[in-house]
Amino acid sequence: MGFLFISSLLRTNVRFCSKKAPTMKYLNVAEKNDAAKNIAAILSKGASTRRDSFSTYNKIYEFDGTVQGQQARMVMTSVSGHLLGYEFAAGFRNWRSCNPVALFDAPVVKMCAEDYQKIKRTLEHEIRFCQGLIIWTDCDREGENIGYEIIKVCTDVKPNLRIYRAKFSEITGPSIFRALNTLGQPNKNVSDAVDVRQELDLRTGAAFTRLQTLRLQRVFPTKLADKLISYGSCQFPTLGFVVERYQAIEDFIPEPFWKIKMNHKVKDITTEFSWKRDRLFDKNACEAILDICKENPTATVEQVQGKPKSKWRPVPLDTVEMEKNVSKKLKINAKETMKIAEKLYSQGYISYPRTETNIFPKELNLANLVTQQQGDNRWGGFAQRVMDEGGPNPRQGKKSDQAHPPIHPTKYTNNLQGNEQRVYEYIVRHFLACVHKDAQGFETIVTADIAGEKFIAKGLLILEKNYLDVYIYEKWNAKEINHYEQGDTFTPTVLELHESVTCAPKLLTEADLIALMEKHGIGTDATHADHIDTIKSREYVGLHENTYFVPGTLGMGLVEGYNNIGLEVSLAKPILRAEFEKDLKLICDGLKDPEVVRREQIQKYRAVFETVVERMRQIDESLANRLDDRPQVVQDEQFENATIIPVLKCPKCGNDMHLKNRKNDAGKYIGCSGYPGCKNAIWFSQNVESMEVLEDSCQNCGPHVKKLKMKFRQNIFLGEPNPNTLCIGGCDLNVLEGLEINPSSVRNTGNPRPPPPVNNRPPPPVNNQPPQRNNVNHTVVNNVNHHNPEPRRSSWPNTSLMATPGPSGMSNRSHSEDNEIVCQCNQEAIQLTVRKDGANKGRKFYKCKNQTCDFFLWASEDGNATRIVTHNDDNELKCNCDTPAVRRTVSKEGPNKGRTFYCCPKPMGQGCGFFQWADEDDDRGGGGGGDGGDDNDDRGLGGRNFKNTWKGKTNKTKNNRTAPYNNQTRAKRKCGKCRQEGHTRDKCPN
DNA sequence: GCAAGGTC
Repeated sequence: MGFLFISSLLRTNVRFCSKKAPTMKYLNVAEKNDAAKNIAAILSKGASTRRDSFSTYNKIYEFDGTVQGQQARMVMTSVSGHLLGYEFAAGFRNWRSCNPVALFDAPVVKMCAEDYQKIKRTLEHEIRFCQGLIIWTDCDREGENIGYEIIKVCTDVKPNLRIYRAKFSEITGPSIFRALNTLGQPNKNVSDAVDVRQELDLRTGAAFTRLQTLRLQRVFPTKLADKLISYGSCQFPTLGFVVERYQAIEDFIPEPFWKIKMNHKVKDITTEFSWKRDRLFDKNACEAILDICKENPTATVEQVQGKPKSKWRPVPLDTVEMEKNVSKKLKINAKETMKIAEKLYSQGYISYPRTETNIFPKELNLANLVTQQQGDNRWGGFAQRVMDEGGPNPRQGKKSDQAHPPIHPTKYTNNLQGNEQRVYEYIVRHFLACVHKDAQGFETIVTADIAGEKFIAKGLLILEKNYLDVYIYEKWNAKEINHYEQGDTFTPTVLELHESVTCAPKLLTEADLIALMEKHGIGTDATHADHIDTIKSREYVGLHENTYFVPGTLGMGLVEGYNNIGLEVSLAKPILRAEFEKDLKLICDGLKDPEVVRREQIQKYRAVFETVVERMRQIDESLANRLDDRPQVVQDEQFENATIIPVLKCPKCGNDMHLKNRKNDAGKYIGCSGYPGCKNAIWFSQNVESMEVLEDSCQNCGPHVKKLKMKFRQNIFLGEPNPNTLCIGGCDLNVLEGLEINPSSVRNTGNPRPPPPVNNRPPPPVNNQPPQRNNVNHTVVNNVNHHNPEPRRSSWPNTSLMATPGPSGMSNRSHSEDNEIVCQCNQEAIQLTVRKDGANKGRKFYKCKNQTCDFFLWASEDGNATRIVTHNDDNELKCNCDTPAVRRTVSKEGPNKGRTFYCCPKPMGQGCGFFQWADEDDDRGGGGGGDGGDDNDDRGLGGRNFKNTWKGKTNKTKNNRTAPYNNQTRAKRKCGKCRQEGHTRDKCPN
């Protein structure tokens, strides 16, 4: 039997009061400005309505479109990369607040940094007017994670959203429309993998950095006192590569070798033959072979092979190739190159510079791009030639990041100077080269024999330089040799022994280093340059002749130290990171549980950390050796002991809230660990003498809410013992009232909800009584948004068998059965099934059987009712004890003063804790039927006003609510002091 | 004062 949940008939009525089918409105969010702009341009083409406006952050594009085969209003905006990031909880941020090893277990919180608050607010604002959300972030791992950040921010404001993921391989018309027509769901596995990576990087980075810095500064005060000695899972292996090469050179022992040199000169041309054996490391053997050759030094031409030879034009340019080539050919380092490329991109001269793609999408109009360059006096002629010789024909690579095209010029300019000009020129020349033709030549290979020994000479004739005419960074040298025919014989001009020695490998250039990073999966195309820059700025490495990387004494000492302390795998090697990367891949593929990987990896790194701490003296010694300094004997570092017991989960952001001391010993408060991103706090008056967080959880509020032992100077809970054992989680309104706690600080009051369920089961009933259900009081079984892919931690599921109270004996439907659905005409509703193709196909819903009202209700998965019907008679409202609720008025000064609410009539501690505002219905429980929103809202953004612009109707809520969670008809703010409108407490004239 | 990853 299905139960009916008391929810918002009033609102349902409002939503469906119009006969006209409501138009869905979707918020579309891309990863960056540019993507939003381009996607909007594609999707809005041909739209009858299009408006652009500015939010506090960036541009918002609005147009009409079609989603899931239905007409829809589209609002497009973007974030700017990650919106949220992990931080340690407040008590662990100070370097001396805890032993670094504690950072492996310290609570971490996901926060929105100050710089991104405006973007977050834009999303929070825009989503209020939408019923759906479409994620258009890049289709890679980070993009999926950023997508979930957007989902979190939006669903925190509006839990019941239709959520879709657009999957596109490039921002071109066909790909974008294909994405819109085949919307899918975001991939939680992929996002989880990124969460695990982020958390691990933070924990390991911070722990090792603090350990190294705090200790080594004291051990080597003269050399390292002011140095930041950082560790990072990418920067250390990068340093490791530099050290490894340096050590290979240091350890190199040259070895002599010998070869037979054979030349043949005719007139001015000398043909150099190379010995097929190349070289021998045995001088006697080499001499013996030479002696045999010299006994009869006539060379016979055995074979003359002639064949066409091409030199391939480059593949389209990706970031790593650009960094390597610009570093090698233009001597501009990767960091500088990326800085310049970003500037050129922001000025519109080149495409997005962070790309792993080296294949041009078919839809890109390359001919246009080539033609743009024709006026240049350096390469314009070549651009003309490309067009004259059949148009652009790009050589295609094999890589695609499924998000960005290869780097190419997007606009012609000859106004650039210095390195900007050089980088632009490189990008243009590379582009023109890769769309032209391979260079053509003719190679001749001559094989000669002297006494059974084979010698080979190669000649090259260049026929067409083609791309080489514009790509000045590569050379292809012709090699002239004499003319030979098979069977010819000749006497070599030179036939002698040539002695040489093997050479040590060269120090790494930046291009070599980037290639190694790419090979071992260290960093991404967008971060290689940063990691290299970091190890330079930490003075771990330096540059020799401005080209070759050499380790500094600090870098060398550190790596040697870590390599010497007997770790199974040194931190300076890429293996640890590579293993981690493998696990991340398994998470993405759904083959490994992210929580297991997280735990295992933390455990692994903690074990390494503990070994390092134990053997830190060996690292001191390695460093002493390289720094040429005497290590000071130091005492163990003293740390404070950060211990934080979470009191409850913050209803605003989902992070833990902890008990803290107010400044100047002025009592206690409970603050959110997400501070400063989240400023939710509960302040206690001076009447609170002491407070202790107990280990006991509140039975009503769930395991996340701990009870408090509070002692009052003057006991405010008369008849209760002092100290009191209380729960401030919201289950007992009298406690909140007595302590002057705003319910919204401790629970989500916009939609009075039960505590989160344990093990996916509904929470225990209040006072351990079974859920109350009278003959007509139906309990919601399900109003969860079926489109939401995952339950969200921070918003409690709407599935419950208790808590949200219902009225007894609803007179207007008292004739109905318990599980009967009644429409607004007070008739039994009929159940139908969605037949139309789309996300809701097959889903059951209820509507008015006579079609005389606009009643609409989704059925739950089991076909029973989902949500419906609310109170319309104050006197009939009962609390969870099945007792008529009492109506009270807020007397406390504050925004809710004068507001009435219903609560359980029983004394504090004995009642069920029932609470409901009298003027508020459920503002968040909307189902998939569509939220009409309020189009009359002038958002005040740059004069933006969509009043009656596209929907052609005005929906006002019937009840003129003043609740803070009512987005549509918010009451004017009043002064907290004098209660007058027009000013705030700070500026109160009274 | 820590990381690496997005992007501006």
